[in-house]
Amino acid sequence: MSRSVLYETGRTSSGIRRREVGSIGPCAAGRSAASEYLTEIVYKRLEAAILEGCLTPGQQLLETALAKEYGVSRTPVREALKLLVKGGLAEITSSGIFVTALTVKDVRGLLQTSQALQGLASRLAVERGTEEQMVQLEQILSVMEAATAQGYLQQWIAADKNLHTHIALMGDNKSLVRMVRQMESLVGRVRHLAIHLPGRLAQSNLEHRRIVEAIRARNTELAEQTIQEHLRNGERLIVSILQNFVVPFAGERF
Amino acid sequence: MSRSVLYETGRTSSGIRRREVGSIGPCAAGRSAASEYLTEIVYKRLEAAILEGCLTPGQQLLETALAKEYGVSRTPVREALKLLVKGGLAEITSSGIFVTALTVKDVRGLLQTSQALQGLASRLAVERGTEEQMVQLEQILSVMEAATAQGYLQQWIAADKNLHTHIALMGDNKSLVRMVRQMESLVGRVRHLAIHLPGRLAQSNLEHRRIVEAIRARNTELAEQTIQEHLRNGERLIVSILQNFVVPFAGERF
DNA sequence: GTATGCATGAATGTAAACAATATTTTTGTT
DNA sequence: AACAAAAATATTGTTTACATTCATGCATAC
Repeated sequence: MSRSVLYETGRTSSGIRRREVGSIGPCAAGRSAASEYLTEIVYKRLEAAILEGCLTPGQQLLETALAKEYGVSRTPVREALKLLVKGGLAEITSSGIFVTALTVKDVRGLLQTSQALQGLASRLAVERGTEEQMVQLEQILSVMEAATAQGYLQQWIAADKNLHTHIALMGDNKSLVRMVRQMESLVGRVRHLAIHLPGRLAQSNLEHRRIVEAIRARNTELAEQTIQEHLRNGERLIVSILQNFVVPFAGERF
Repeated sequence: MSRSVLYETGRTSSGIRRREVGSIGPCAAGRSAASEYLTEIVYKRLEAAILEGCLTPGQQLLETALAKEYGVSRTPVREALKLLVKGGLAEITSSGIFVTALTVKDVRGLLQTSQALQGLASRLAVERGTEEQMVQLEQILSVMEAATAQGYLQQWIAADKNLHTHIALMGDNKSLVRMVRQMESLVGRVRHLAIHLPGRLAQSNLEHRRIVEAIRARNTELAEQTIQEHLRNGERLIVSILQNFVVPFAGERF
């Protein structure tokens, strides 16, 4: 693979394009630009592929194959894989790295852990959230409701994730935000399951509205109670889907 | 650096020794042996250095320097650093990777998050812990008490960490165990602070014993209440130490 | 026919080389 | 002496090369 001159045309045939070299404005210098490093790009693509089920649970992740597929060398793939393992989306065994397989029990555990963290987050959000953050919370909710009306499922999912992360951010607790983010990434693998049920989106919006209002009213008990109930509802639905409709995504081992 | 033949004498002068090549027993084959990879070794050494304060908060972590110090190439160091960042022990900025600096507020948040997770863990441990695990829990407690009597602080700390992780394990929830482990690693940076206070070790043992007995008695409320109280006590002490004795470890920014 | 041994290939860990940027030092000019 | 330009250095991202281990297949021996 001959190296293309000065990165001008990106990396390689069908490979990941790195940075726009054309932009010769201020701050054309690259390193601290917009985190366009191959490792991160590959990581995000792999994460998305796992969340969307393109990479099926239990599937082996081979450095060489992925490097070829993404048109990069093994190194960024390798680093991305290790990060996936550290984050729990992949598992490392004696015979390689594999997409973490989720049993129904695991999913239940995932959602339960998430509940504990979100409970704390909602309490702290009530105590510490600024008025500005309250407004932003409202805005996120509006986005979700608009997305519902227009049937933008992907947007709704993103906003949902955003809402829960924002509540954690309001709590002003770095480690909590870190943990919530990591959990959101893991929960992302099953979050989409429930939203196709008729009426679930509307119901979910209703619950979200109650949560937001409890937080805005700075009612600690109500906020925690509401969010817990919301998450338990989601858990119940997702678990029942996993148990009834076998093989929600291919390759699963239950 | 000329590569030594067959890894016979380890890597390089003063470098990290990789595997004993002498062991030609069964399973002398290496890859899946005991995870003696340089990346992991470097990671563990860096983690330990951060927890012990040898690498001070805010200090920059330079690939080249660390590679030289450990006598390995940049590759394993690089991977280890990315894992530290992912785990929260280091932070990446535009100008490099640095040991995460902890403010008193951060520490409070850390311990608060830990409390939420441990609370869930204790509940689940009561519900799901096997008798065998209960016995193991007792054993860990015995180790701690013995360590206290003999003044083995390092051993006590390890057992303390072990105890809390074991409670999570009893809960039979993979993601919770993952999160607790990660938090224990972060909390490890300040856990040692309180134990030098006169009487704190004995008090802590007492509280641990109460926790263990509540779990053994399968008393959910008592278990959760006791562990929360234990963690709040620790938090209170650690925070007061950080606030009173300024600069508990050098380089800190409060 | 089964089993042992060796060769081949694939996958991965590690190191070194290469490329590019950020920073510092030096140098030159005013 | 002070500032600007340029060179040198340092740091990091990425690729490539090499070493080792593990799996597979084939050949040979019993």
